[in-house]
Amino acid sequence: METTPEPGKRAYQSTELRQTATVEAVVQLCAEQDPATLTTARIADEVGLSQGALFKHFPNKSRLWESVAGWVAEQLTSQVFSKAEQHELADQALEAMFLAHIGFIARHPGIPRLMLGELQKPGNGPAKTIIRQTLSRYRKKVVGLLELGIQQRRIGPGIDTEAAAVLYIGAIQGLVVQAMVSGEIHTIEHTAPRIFKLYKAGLQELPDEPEK
Amino acid sequence: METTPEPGKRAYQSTELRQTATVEAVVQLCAEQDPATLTTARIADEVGLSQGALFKHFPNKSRLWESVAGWVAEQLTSQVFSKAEQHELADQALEAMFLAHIGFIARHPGIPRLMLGELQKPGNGPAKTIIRQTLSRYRKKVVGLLELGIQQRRIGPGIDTEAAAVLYIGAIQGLVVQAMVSGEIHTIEHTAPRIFKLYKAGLQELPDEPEK
DNA sequence: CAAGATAAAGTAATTACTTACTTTCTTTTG
DNA sequence: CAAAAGAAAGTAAGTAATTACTTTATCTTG
Repeated sequence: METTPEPGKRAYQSTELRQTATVEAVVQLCAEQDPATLTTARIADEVGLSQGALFKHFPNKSRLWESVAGWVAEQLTSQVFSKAEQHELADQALEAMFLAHIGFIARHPGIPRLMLGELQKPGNGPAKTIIRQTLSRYRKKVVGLLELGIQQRRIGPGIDTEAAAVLYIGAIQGLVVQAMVSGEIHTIEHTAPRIFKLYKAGLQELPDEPEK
Repeated sequence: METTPEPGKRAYQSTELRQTATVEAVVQLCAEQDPATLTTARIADEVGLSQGALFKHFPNKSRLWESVAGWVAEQLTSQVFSKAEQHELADQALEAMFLAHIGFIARHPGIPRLMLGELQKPGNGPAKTIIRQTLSRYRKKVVGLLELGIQQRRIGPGIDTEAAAVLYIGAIQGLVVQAMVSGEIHTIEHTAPRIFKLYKAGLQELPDEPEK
């Protein structure tokens, strides 16, 4: 598992390396533990460091969380947005984004816990602000693609784009909640295309109210 | 607000009353505070009790959370399911459920924090089990209504009911996440009908893949 | 060898829960 | 039916465990 160092020989590393290693360790740990219960001791142990040494690389726990939030925002947006740009048609771009997002979560099961955990905190901590901005930016990207899709005649012209963006994020959340309930994270990659198909059907705009 | 008792005369109450008062206080507090950071001292203070007195009514904190989870499950299912039974047509029942659920959350903004907080914990604590069972039961109810809707010809016959149930719960989650991001809880009651309209459109089943 | 990385031990604050005792309510009984 | 006895509800202070963060001294390495 770990590169066992010669007994007595410690592997000193630069703060920069330790910082990224620590952030990734936190993301890793969130896959198996509630972020709220993550202690500096547990994190240090995962990195292979004494608890005190952690504070040579981060001034305090809050800043560590800030770095983690930044890492998540960076990874998520870069990985998801890049997939969107590989498609001309807006609806296909949306589908690619959707599946990339779900894949990202499947690869890092701690991410939803992390993001939801931050959002749950009231107030406006720095970490929460980063997550909020990321989600806000994400939402705007989706709205933009939806409007493009309408121009391209791939999406019904009367579609409520704001609502559709909320439902898009909700579709992801629904899969996440289902995974939390069932406890099996990897089912979501299988279910995701079915969910998106249904979501997309709602964007097509039909006959109007069948009742009344 | 409170019936101020004669000074010096304390209002001793039965454990039963204290228990329900405490549970409701916790739900109330979750509207403004992360459940993970709720201390017994803060709870006792809200009830108007010394911290130690709390343990005359609950053997430990874990059992208190169990009671809270039970209260939430009870209230949510009774309020939401009862609305469903007032409608003959399955799609109208689903809409009524949806709006009732959002209304319930708007009246008790702490509920999502509570439920998500529990689901976030790994393992199978008693409180988490209650929430899980509640969501599972909820999901089955939705699937049942969807199948009924197909029989009634209100919903497309080829609809993936399992996926549609996940998306239904996701639609609620999407609204919750939006509220967490914006910080304004009461917008969800306004947005909810727009989201459901979009969701319902996806259940109508159309021409098949427009591309390929 | 100097700058910086690390461990190990320590500290103050917080938290769930306990204990010792007091006050109120309920029940039994002379 | 009052008074005493007992049970239940309350407080206030204490305790052990945990936690984020500090300090001191030692070890690595460019």
